[in-house]
Amino acid sequence: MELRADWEFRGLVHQATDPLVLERLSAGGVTAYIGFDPTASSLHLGHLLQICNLRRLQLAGNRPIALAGGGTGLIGDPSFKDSERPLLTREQIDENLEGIRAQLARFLDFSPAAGSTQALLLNNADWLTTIPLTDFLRDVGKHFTVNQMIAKEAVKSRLEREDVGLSFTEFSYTLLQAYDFLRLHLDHDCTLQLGGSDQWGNITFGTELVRKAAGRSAAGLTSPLLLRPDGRKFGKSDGGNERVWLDAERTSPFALYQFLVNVDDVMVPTLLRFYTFLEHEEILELDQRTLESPQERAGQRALARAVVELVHGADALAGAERASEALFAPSIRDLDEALLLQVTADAPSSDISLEELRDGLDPVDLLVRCELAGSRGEARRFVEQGGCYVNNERVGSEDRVGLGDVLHGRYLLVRRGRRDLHLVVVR
RNA sequence: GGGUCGGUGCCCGAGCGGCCAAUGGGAUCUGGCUGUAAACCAGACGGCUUUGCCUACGGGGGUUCAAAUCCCUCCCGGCCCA
Repeated sequence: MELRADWEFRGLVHQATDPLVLERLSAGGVTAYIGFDPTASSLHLGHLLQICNLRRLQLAGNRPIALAGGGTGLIGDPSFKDSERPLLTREQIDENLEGIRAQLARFLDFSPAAGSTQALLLNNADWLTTIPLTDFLRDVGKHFTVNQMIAKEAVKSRLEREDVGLSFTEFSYTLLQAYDFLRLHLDHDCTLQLGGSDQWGNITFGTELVRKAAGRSAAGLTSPLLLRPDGRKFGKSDGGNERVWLDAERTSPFALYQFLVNVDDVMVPTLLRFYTFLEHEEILELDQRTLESPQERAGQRALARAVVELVHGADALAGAERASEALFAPSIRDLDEALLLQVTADAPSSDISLEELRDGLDPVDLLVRCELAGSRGEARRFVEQGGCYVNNERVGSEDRVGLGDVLHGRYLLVRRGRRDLHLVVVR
């Protein structure tokens, strides 16, 4: 399948600086880059689209460059942000870069065997922290007017707001990113920058700088922003504010699987196109099944399978699937020990002594000790509201959890609410 | 530097000496319904040894029997002027 047709089918293109960009990518041999800001030590689901795009273009015979923003991260991108960002320290950024570097390696082929399509991972700190200020202002700043910079949609709200401002530091961010493009163009013959649609302004500044400073033409391509039906950004955990991370330590494979299985029906077609490498035919079939019998959630399951396997591998996927099946089974008491451990492999766990359990444990204490409740008051609330379960059976405030509840001689499966699990091991 | 307005719980935002752990909205959480959903309904939403106590309304100090509310000072932000 040719890249252009594939990307058009998947709806991956939001805006392009010129209509021939996709043609060139289809033909192969293009060097393209995407920047990743090191604001955390892990990438999250929102980044995955861009990562997949890099992967797609590499598979089509192009060279992807993942640019870690070690330098731009020192400044902070104000695009469509409604408040000034706190500055990160160099130490934080270096730490974050380490995490991101490791993750990217799973999606792109960095081996020399890839030849002309071998992926590169670069850090813009290498040039942004060493260029003299006066050189930068003369060579980069001179090509842009403040007039066009303040006209950018990405900073508009910040300029109009009365309660927050826009520091000069963040205001100048776009020039740094433009300079990145110029450097990559000069050093690596990079002619294309990709990004989310919120990056359009930054990208066009880059293509303009390449044109003005190098006299060469460069292109930009953005992908649509993923929005939930209610208009909010996609990628925060079940309506919560917690991001869904690609790091198994932060978001377990099971949690990622669950997040995707629970995705809204109307988002399924889009997500299948953005986040999977499934055949078009299969995607169309899943669209149909989601529409006709949504209760099966065939689309969500296929999506969850594809993404968890892509991000964490086949073994992690098997564990997540098994855990999901078992967790929603009516009784967990029949589960054999091996499967029980599979189910809880991703859940946090703690120990308890036989003595403590002998006299029976107050469910409120149990929740607190499992860290399923932040305070006793909160724990009491959960129990009173019927949100505390032991071995999938609801426990009330009058109940005591004791030796009779122990599974296989040593386990207690504690659950708070719909899906927060904790395994207690008796010793 | 001057003037002026503002800084309240996760967010927005009321309150402007006691009745304030603080109206309201949003978010979140729990339960019901359901498709492990959406919508909807109900409840919760600082902490604790819970008829009470402690900690909180940018920081510090003060006035008062009593302050988020008044005064002083410092810090931070917006706008206008220089």
